[in-house]
Amino acid sequence: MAQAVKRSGRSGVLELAVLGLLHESPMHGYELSKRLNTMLGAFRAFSYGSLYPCLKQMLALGHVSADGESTGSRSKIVYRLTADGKEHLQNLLGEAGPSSWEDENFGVHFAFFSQTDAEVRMRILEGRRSRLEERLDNVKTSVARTRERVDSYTLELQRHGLESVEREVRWLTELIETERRADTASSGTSSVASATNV
Amino acid sequence: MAQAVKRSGRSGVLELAVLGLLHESPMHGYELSKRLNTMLGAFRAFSYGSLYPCLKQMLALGHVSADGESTGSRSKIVYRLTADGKEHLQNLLGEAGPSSWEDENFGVHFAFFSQTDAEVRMRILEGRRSRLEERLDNVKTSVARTRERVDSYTLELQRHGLESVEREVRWLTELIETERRADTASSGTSSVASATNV
DNA sequence: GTTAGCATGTAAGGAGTTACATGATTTT
DNA sequence: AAAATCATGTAACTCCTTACATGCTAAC
Repeated sequence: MAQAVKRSGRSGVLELAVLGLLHESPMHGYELSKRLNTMLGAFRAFSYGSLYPCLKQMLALGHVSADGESTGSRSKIVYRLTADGKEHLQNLLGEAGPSSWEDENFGVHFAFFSQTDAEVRMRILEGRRSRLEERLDNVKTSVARTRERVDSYTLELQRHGLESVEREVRWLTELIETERRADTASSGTSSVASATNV
Repeated sequence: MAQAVKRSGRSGVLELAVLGLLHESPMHGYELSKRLNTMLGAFRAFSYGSLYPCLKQMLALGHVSADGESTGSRSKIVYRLTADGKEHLQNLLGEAGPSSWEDENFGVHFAFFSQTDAEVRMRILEGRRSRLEERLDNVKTSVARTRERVDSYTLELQRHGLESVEREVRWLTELIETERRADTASSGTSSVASATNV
């Protein structure tokens, strides 16, 4: 049935992350990997086993170009965004659907918010918040419905889990308010909301 | 080289989760799924597409037995832990290696702490804490090393990420202290350590 | 001169999801 | 009698990891 487009290689968040980083400046794989893990450190980590094949695929697709930078005889491959790559990045940055606010993807999308349109930012932040609130609701409902007494560890896990999610919701709410204020203050500012220093 | 045991089917945390829940009482798949997602709600969710194949495999391995409960003509399959399954569960609960404190697995191990030996509990809690502290260290180091100024969103993401991890570390530290107190107070008490309210 | 870090890659596989497929039973 | 939810399952696929394989270069 599914006549889905046969996507030949990798995709997912890594692609966005790589394009986003390369948009800031050209880099080679190893450096990309480190910047990535610094940026997302607390949330995710990518291994070379996924990064290099991803670069390879993006090269094949023409989204990046590779220049062999020979300082001495050291084989470094510097990747650079092509025009096609920039276009593709814009498309990815413009996506504000469910996948952009799922656990695995949200962090990466957020990391490139300064390159993202204000409207899209807002939709992603709100999408993520509803997603989390929905989750809170589900868990609370089913916990309430559970007649059987659970042991203290399970309880403690649930408590900590709920608190973590509630904390993220508060964080998102603050961000959303900040965004709204910035939007009303300078009506029409579609670019980065100033405040490079927080 | 690796003459590793060729594990024929699924494994991972789901197996432990299923065995742990079935140890409390026999259940059918659908119910198992709901209990699972109530228990872990905030952390993880498993879909039927992984639960049912897992049950199938466990049946094949003889870790569970299946009784068709026919209330009316409704085809429910009630799964029950076998002696082998109980033994296997004990083995899994006894594992206190790195995999038990990784993000994806820790929650499940913790959820069954009331069925886990006090020593193992302690090793898992401490293992998880070191893991997180190591991560904090890595990120902080590489953030400090980063000369280039990052934009405010990236900064905010890092800040929130670090804070979340630090929060979990504090939580773990409290749990560890509670465990220690319980251990010294009633030497030999392998059961739950009260303190549901933090 | 050896350890640690820089640098690039590949093959095999693990763990789970998505979408599909089906039907019974309860609630509204 | 329609909609929700209970209930079970499979095939194809995705995305990423692990372990392997290799060699250079800087620091101690």
